[in-house]
Amino acid sequence: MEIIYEILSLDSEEKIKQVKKGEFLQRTGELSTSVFLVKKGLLRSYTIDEKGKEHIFMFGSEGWIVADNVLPGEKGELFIDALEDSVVTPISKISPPKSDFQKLHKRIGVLQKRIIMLMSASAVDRYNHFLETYPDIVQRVPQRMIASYLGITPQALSTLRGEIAKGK
Amino acid sequence: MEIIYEILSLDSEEKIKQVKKGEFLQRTGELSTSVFLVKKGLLRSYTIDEKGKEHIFMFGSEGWIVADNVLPGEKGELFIDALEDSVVTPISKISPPKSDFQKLHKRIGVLQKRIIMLMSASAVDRYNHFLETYPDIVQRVPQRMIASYLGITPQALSTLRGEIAKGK
DNA sequence: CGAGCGCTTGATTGAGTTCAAAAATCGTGG
DNA sequence: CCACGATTTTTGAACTCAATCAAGCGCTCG
Repeated sequence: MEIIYEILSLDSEEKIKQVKKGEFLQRTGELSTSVFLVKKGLLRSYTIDEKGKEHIFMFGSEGWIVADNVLPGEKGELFIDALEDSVVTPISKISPPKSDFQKLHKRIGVLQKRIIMLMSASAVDRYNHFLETYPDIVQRVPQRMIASYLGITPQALSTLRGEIAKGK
Repeated sequence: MEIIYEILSLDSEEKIKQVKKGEFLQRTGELSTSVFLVKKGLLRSYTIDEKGKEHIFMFGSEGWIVADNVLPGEKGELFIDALEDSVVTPISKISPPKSDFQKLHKRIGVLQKRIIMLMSASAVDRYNHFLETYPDIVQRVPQRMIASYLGITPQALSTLRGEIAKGK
């Protein structure tokens, strides 16, 4: 469950990592030097608090970036693992191509939206927003992970879904 | 309360904006092309939700960056105004110096920490964390703004402070 | 002095947690 | 393909934290 395969493609500088379901790209406390562009599959980044509870920070499927957003070379504060067999391209945090400036901005924008949602929206609103934002991801992860992403318990999500279904 | 003075310093490319207390650097819906490095004073960025409630996104004092983290040229989703008479340096989002890559990373890191706090910590913990992180800002803003930053009501913060004081 | 604003305090309400147990789903080995 | 155990989802009751509603206090400023 721990081995990560690394392959250097021949025709370009692009490195490819294959990550099997359940494997980790990073653990809390490990040195974080890369950001990962997801080519295929689905990954998540998350923390575990003092009580042992998981809090999913971000999901990342095709085209998304998954990263622990600490400074290059600092110890990471997130776990990153694969929810499906996946393929990612590691991008160095030290000297990324200038074209990645745009991507960095985009990432910040996503975080900003997430904070605004957490602060100003109810669990129901956050769930509906999640459905709109990640229509493809909903079917691919268990409810309890969506709950963790929304910042509520699986029980609360279940109840909430029941009420939304009834309300229609 | 609305006029923003703009001065071009002679010896360098560095632009300086003076912002009087209460003046806005940006309003929701306006085009957002700059990020602001705070030279002096104190500013805040915030949203207003459907119910008219303010949610402070970030404070920024000397050395910090205050920004609406949308893509260059997009419409902003935050208000930014000055809580004290301030001086800022606008940094273009389009072609920032490469040295700012580091700052961008730092900004993302701050956002990540904020999300983790919002998701995993109680109001008391968030308040204590705020005190540690911004010891200088606490004395400079009214309680109700700290409450807004923490994501709770001023009443809840008052109660919480009373209990912390008693508990010592 | 009075009006307005901000902070505090208390009572009530409500959204979400925790605890517990039943029902549904998934995965694996036979 | 079926059966079994394990995990996930659902449902319900009791509880908790923070929101809301409301009133009172202390300040400042006109």
